[in-house]
Amino acid sequence: MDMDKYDSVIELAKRRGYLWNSFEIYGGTAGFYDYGPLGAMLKRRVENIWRDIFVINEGYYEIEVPTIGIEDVFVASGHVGGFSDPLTECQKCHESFRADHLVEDVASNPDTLSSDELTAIIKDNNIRCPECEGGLGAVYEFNLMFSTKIGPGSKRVGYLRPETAQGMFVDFPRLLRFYREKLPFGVTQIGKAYRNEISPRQGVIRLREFTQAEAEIFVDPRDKSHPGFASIKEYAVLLYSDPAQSSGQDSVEISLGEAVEQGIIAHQFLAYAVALTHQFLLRVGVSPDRMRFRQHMKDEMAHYAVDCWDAEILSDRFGWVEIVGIADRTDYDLNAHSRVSKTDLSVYVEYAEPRVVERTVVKPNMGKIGPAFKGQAKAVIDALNSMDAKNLSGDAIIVNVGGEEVTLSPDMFEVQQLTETINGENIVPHVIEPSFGIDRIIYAVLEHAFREEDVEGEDEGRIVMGLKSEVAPIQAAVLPLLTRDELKGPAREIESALKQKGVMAAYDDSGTIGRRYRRNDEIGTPYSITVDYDTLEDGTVTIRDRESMKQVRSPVDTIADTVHALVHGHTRFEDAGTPIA
RNA sequence: GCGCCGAUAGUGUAGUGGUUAUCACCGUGGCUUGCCAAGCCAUGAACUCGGGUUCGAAUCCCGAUCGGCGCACCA
Repeated sequence: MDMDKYDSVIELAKRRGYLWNSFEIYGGTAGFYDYGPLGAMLKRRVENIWRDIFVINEGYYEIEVPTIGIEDVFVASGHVGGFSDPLTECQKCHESFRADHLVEDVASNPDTLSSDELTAIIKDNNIRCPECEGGLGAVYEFNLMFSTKIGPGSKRVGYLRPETAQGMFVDFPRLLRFYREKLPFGVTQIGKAYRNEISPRQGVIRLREFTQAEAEIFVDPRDKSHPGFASIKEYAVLLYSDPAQSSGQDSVEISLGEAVEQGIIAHQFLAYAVALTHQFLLRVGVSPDRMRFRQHMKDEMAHYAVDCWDAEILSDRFGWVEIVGIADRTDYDLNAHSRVSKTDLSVYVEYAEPRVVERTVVKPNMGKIGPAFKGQAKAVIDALNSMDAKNLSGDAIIVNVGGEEVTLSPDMFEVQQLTETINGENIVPHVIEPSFGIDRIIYAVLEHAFREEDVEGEDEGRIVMGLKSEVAPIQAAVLPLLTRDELKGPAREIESALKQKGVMAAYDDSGTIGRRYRRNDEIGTPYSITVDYDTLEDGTVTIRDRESMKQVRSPVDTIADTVHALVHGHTRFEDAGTPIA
């Protein structure tokens, strides 16, 4: 039997309670996965590290909005129109085609036509299957969004959100006020998103329901420098730029300071997001030498985007897989929502120095114009206002009102020279968006942590989930060396001491000590605490390190603090006790 | 969605148109066990689903579902 690494990882994940196919007792459904007890714990820990970085340290507060969105939101975002394609299927060979592409030669505006219209055009023009000349079926819309109805008997359409981002754009006015109307500011959301994929495959890599962690950072379009850029200037990452891809070159390791300077990365804010992403992925356990940042090629980038970088991880079976997208989405989303909702989504930005502007204005004298033109007065004023005041002197003016020339005598208006002080202007911010596919990241963490290795002096090797202790679901196993009451008691006490410290501990006395070590290696438990007869005499226990299989002897009365410090990286294993030969 | 291939205990598997479906690991209870998947006893657990052919189907046929690969689609 040949299992590749993907098979091995998925097999272990299934067996040990990390990942399960959903709805298994009913035969399962493609594109849905359950997180088992250990998987859910791992995912939560990964999400919390993300929160630590983006929410706590960067100050991009987290919000939570409904996973169902109303139609307007996705009309504005373009998902209603752009996320769906009119398809028609050949009745003979059952190949599917884009109906709007097939009618291009006979219809002038194919993308504006409805399914029924497209069906009619195909019929009237006798358009056949391009592959086999077979007849084509009725055109139907395939939209990747799941739709639903809001309210009983209602015709109001709702969609399960295809990304978490839109909720944050929609809340922009509230957020702006929350952040006291100053750029830049950021907001985040971790939550489910849904896409009705045509044929999801590759396990957890492509799901119909998945978890995204997204940040939307609203910045001044004229200033995309980042206040913290100096701190990451020397930070080096592996970049695979558009030019490198086009010319068949390899990715290069380069400092982010240099990357921005050389124009490889468009600006500091993107580079800063790259650094944060890199730090996050390292911290959750993605292998640094199986990670790179790939720039989107010009033609794969959304038309409005300035620059876009994907964090990719190298997987054994699928090659490089995108797990994070970092994009400058410009003002596209805010403008779109502003247009559809008819709401101003701009920020008033004060100038560093107020600007003094000379301006000529014309002020109508209503006391004269009103009686003179009566019902027409409003149109006259509009016409007057539309004129360039600079060209006016004190003479009579002739304006055009509804094709009729009207003369305004000098006493009907006044031309004034004004000196105005302008303190700022309204701008629509640009959006920097790092978007994380949490499920893919979980897979990357599992695959990169997984290893099979030989053990010195033994026939049988071991399987190790080398998870970082910060993400490991079970952080410490507590094991009585032998299944005897006098050892079980103290072990139980250690277990509860650890739990009180917030360390996820699991007591285990089944089988032999060796078996328990191996079982914990496989689920990724970083430390095992073993109670033996010396514990009863001298008050020490054994701490075993998963990675090295080495052991130290450590006092039992401080064991909870010691293990807590180990798990959170405050103590090195060698310093946790006295080594055992 | 199309094409090819596959589906047997929790996991990995053997096998067959006809008795009680193989093996290993695994789980559980017990004995044993002084630090890396030891041993012993007992015990638990499967032919993906639906239809057809047949005296008889887990085995053959058809369909569905799920999974893998290729094509198409894809943030």
